[in-house]
Order: sequence, then C-alpha cells, then structure tokens
Amino acid sequence: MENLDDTAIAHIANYFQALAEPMRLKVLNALRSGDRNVGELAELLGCTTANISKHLSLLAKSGFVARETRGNAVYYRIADPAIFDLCNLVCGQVGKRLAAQAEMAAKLVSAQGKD
Amino acid sequence: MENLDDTAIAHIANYFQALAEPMRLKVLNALRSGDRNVGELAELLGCTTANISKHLSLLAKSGFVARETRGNAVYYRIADPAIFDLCNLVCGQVGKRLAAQAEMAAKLVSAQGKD
DNA sequence: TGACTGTTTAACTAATTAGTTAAACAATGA
DNA sequence: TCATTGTTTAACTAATTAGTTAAACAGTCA
Repeated sequence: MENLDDTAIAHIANYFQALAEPMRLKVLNALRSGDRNVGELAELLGCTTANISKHLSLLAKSGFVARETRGNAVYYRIADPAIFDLCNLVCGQVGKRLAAQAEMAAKLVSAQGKD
Repeated sequence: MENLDDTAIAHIANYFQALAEPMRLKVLNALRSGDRNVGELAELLGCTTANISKHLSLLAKSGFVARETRGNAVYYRIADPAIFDLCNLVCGQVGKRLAAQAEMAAKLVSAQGKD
C-alpha cells in the first residue's frame, strides 16, 4: 500500500464505500447461505424490491455479487468469497472495540458507585 | 459474521465508512512511516489544515488514529496497525480486479483489431 | 500581558446517496 | 395476444458529508 497513485486510492475507497452501508452488508450476509432472488432478499430483509435491486446493482457493479436470470426471477450470489475474510477481520476489530468500550463503561459505573 | 444484530452491522458499516474516503486513506498511508502533525500532513497531501483536521477528528473518533499534543502542535499516529492488514487485503483484491479489467480491455482491443 | 504559531470549530455550499413511489421492462404461461 | 409475476429504472425527497473560509481556541515565548 506504500506507493499508491490517486486512481488506485480511489478504487480502494470505492471498495470500502460499497461495504459502508448496513443494508448492503445485510444483503451480503444473506447471500452467505446461498443464492437468492430479489424478492426473497426483500422479504428476508424487510424492505422493498426496488431498494434491494438498487443495492444489488451497486454490489454487482463493484464485483461483489454475480447476477443470473432463472425463469423470470433474477438470482444473485457472492462473486468473491474474499469479502468474508475481510468482514471477519473487521468483525474481529469491531468486536475488540466494543468489548473495550464495554469494559470502560463498566469501570465508569463502578467508579460512580464508589463515590 | 453469520448472526449479527442491527447495531453490530451499523458498527461494521461505520468502520468501512471511515475508510471509504480517498483523503482519509492518504492520511493513514502518510502515517504509516511515523507520527505527523496536522500541518505536516496538510502540506504533504496538498490541502488545508482545516480539512485534514476534520478527517483526523473522524479517524480518531473511529479509533484508527491516536492524538498527542507536543508543544503547540498536535501529532497523530496509527492507533491500530490492524488496518494495514485490512488495506493490504483490499489492495490485493482491487489489484486482481484491475488486472482482470486490463486483460479484458486488451482482449477487446485485439478483437477489434481482427475485424 | 501580548504576539506568534498551530489546531479546531462554525457556518456555509455543492455533491452524493438511501429510500420511496410509480412507471417501465422482462419472462412465463394461458 | 394478454395477464401475471418479478425486476429494474426514473423522478423525487431528505439526509449526510467533503471542502472552503473565517473565526475561535491552545500552547509557546518574549
């Protein structure tokens, strides 16, 4: 990562941007267990098909998911399992932070109890 | 990552959001080689101190960098080297994609040449 | 104290984008 | 063909945010 020009930096930022949205993370998480079509995802995640479709379109454009038409439904699947390595790494980081925050909060509560 | 509630998902999205900005990636990259104060970063990256300061503030709030006052300058450093594992992973992914795109482009050009 | 250097914040503008609604489009089957 | 089911897109609103400028704030030294 040391020597990166602006376009490379922009690509990396785009990559992160695609993952920086709760609903898109939910979509990716839902696809973990296998292919799903748009309607299934919409019902599963409790939102409109239009909304899901837009998120899927962005995820597909960024190469995270792949599109396949079967009958008159459109199925999406994870195109690159590497994102889960990434998400697991981040989950670990976020988990550590939340644990640290919880510990801090506990200390504050206990300190408050003492005075 | 399988079983995540909404707050956990939101934390992960926030984590990615902090990294989804070219200038912030540049700041983190600049801090790779050691501590820097706000003015140094501004000059190095060619933007205003106000702008850098805002990005640093966000990165600090998200726990990516740590703040330290020395004299009347404020030095920032990477707080958690784990982000570089993350960035290296993403760089690898993005690199693969760019290579694939370049190959595709080359094929298109060669196909065009043939007809 | 006051001048200075360095950093942060407030107020603002311009641009992006998640979500909604309704309309368009695609694929199947009668 | 038409009706039905499923998906995508267009147009819009509301909210967020990167960057700018100028003002406020903090730390050092005379």
